[in-house]
Amino acid sequence: MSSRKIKNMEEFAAVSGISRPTLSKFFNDPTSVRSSTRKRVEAALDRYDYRPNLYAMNQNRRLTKNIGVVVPHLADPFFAKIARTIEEHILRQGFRPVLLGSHGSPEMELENLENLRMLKPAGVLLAAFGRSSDHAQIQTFTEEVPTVLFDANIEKVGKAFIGSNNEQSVDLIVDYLCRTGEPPAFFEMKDPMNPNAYKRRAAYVRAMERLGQTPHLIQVGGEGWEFEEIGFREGTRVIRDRSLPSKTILCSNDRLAIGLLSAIFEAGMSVGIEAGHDFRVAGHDDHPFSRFTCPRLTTVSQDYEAIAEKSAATLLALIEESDSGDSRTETLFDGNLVLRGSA
Amino acid sequence: MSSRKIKNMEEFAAVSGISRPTLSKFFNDPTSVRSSTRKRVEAALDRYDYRPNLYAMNQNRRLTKNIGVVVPHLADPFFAKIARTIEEHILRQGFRPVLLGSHGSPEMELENLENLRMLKPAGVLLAAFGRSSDHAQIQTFTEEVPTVLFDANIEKVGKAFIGSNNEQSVDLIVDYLCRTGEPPAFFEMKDPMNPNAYKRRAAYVRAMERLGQTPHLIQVGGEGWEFEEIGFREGTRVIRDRSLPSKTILCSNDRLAIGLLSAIFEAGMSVGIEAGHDFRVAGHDDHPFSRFTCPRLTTVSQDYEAIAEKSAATLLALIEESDSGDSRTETLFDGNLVLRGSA
DNA sequence: CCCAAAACTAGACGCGCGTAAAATTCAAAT
DNA sequence: ATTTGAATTTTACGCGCGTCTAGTTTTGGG
Repeated sequence: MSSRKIKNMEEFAAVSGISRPTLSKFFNDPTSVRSSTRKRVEAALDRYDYRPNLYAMNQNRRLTKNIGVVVPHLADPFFAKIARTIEEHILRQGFRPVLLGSHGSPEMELENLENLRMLKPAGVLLAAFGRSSDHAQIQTFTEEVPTVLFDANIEKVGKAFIGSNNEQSVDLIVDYLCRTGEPPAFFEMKDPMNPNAYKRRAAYVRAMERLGQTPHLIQVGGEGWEFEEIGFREGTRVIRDRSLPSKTILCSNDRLAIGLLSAIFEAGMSVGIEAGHDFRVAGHDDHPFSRFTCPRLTTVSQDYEAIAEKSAATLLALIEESDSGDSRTETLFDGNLVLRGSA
Repeated sequence: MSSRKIKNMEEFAAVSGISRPTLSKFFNDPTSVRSSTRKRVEAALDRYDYRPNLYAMNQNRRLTKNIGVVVPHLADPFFAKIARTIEEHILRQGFRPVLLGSHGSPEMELENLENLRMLKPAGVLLAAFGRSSDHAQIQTFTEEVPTVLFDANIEKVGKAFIGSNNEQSVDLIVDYLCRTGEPPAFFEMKDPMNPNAYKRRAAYVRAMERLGQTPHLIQVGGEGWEFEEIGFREGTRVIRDRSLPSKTILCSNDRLAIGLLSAIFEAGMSVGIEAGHDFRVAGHDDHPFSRFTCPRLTTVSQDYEAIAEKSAATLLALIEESDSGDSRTETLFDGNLVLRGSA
């Protein structure tokens, strides 16, 4: 295919018989040139091995085709998956996703944004930490580059937020658990980093009260993002202390539930919806691993596909319009009950 | 801190009283200038908000400070973790890691390498797919940019390979399993993508023969990277067919084991090292989730910390020397037995 | 066939920084 | 104080492409 290495656009213009400014237009947007010339360029591209220099391209452009995607923790399969889906949508629109994980550190989150600024991105999709994020700094950033928040909301920051409807999804699972057995206690971290955790706590309390039940919060200590470890350790503790107020446990997220399931198993007790088990355990998120726990975890799925798609679409629309209006939209997607063996 | 926005290096030279070429040297390597001038630059940097333009920087440099890190699957916590560790080492040396996941697709692996080429990276750390990778294309790539392979080896490709000693680690676990109960059968995929899988299979057979036992391979079908799903589905099948040749199952990797554990549980049978259980199950890798299975998974840990550190160090040394010699090193790190409840 | 609009070509300048060469200043050692 | 080699400044050019202007060609509609 490549009969010769082409050094730069000048050379490629020579061998392809197309002027350099037109080539420049073509590489920025193939549809911006006449279809006949587009075919000529593509034919030449087929015979010669040439790709425009990325750095030279972006140097003079006020805005690049880069789109930053920042998530709190790439090692969490949930974020890895949603980030992946977002990347696909971005690529499909001819943009260039730059994926950055903050590895559980709000400092690195800021650093990632700083590094992104150097890439002159057309926009950024940010799943922030929430509580521990540096709101002021992020605010400043979003004023300079179009930013769409997803998963974790920060009030009034960014041009839009796309997430899941915790109110609805928690309602769903609480309702189900109350209908099918003893009302659930809520297993969560005392000081969660994630704003969704607060929403879910509040939603749980409201749902229980709406159903005429008494809410029970099991708030365990622990820092960081090792949720399984926290669920296991604190789960072991509350089981040993026999301090569980109910035989039905709703966990604030699946990762805590995974740890808790392990703790219960290690304590020689059993989990399951059927009679004869010691506990019922439910989670939230439909984490990739929750299908393989023992027993398999009953949970509420987040519509991460819809969240990813809507996030990407919203940002791209924002970029197209270059609308600097102050309007800010919030979109929440409903969750779905995922019934498995654990509750 | 920043009393004024500085547009470019020229302006920063003016306000800092240091010539532009010297500043250029400083930003490329702060230690390359006299310590007195370094302090003056840093003082000015403290008063003015200036950062060199990334694109302009890299345009004229034959080599950048970019280092590509390519892994097969970011959604796999094992790769996410080792990639993270590598990133840290790279950053510590003043380089700029660019992390790319191939999402289980060898085509995307090549595409990632193509995109990396545009970044003119000083070097690349590649965890290849192995069997399904396009060896010829990767070979071509490694001839142009210094590349160190890790985790998955491809014969004679790249300047070095760093991985784990499957021969030793499989020996370790087979030995343990034979000492403590019925000799293990080996649960694996029929056509694995990963070269480590082949090494482990061979190591299992040799280890069993060395111990005077008959090796039994349970080779299940399945494509892709959804190992838990494959382990679950095929595990369910072999249990139903009662085709398991042993009550002790050694899985080729932890992710298969996680699926298998779930399958056994769903089949109403139990796993554990103590008497009275139906099976013993062991894995390989010490996957982050294997600590939270039910029961907790006995496995062999890969020394990913050592692998990550050695990989980064090897590549950086390669870059420093710019040694284009044909020598190729292979470094294997031993695994450690991780005894938990499952076997 | 004509003509206006659209698309293209040719030429030129600029982006911000790397880098080379020569002139100058500096730091440490004689 | 003098020497000497290293560090710095000055000057200048180049990297590859964006983008502007002016002039030319192509296109499609009447």
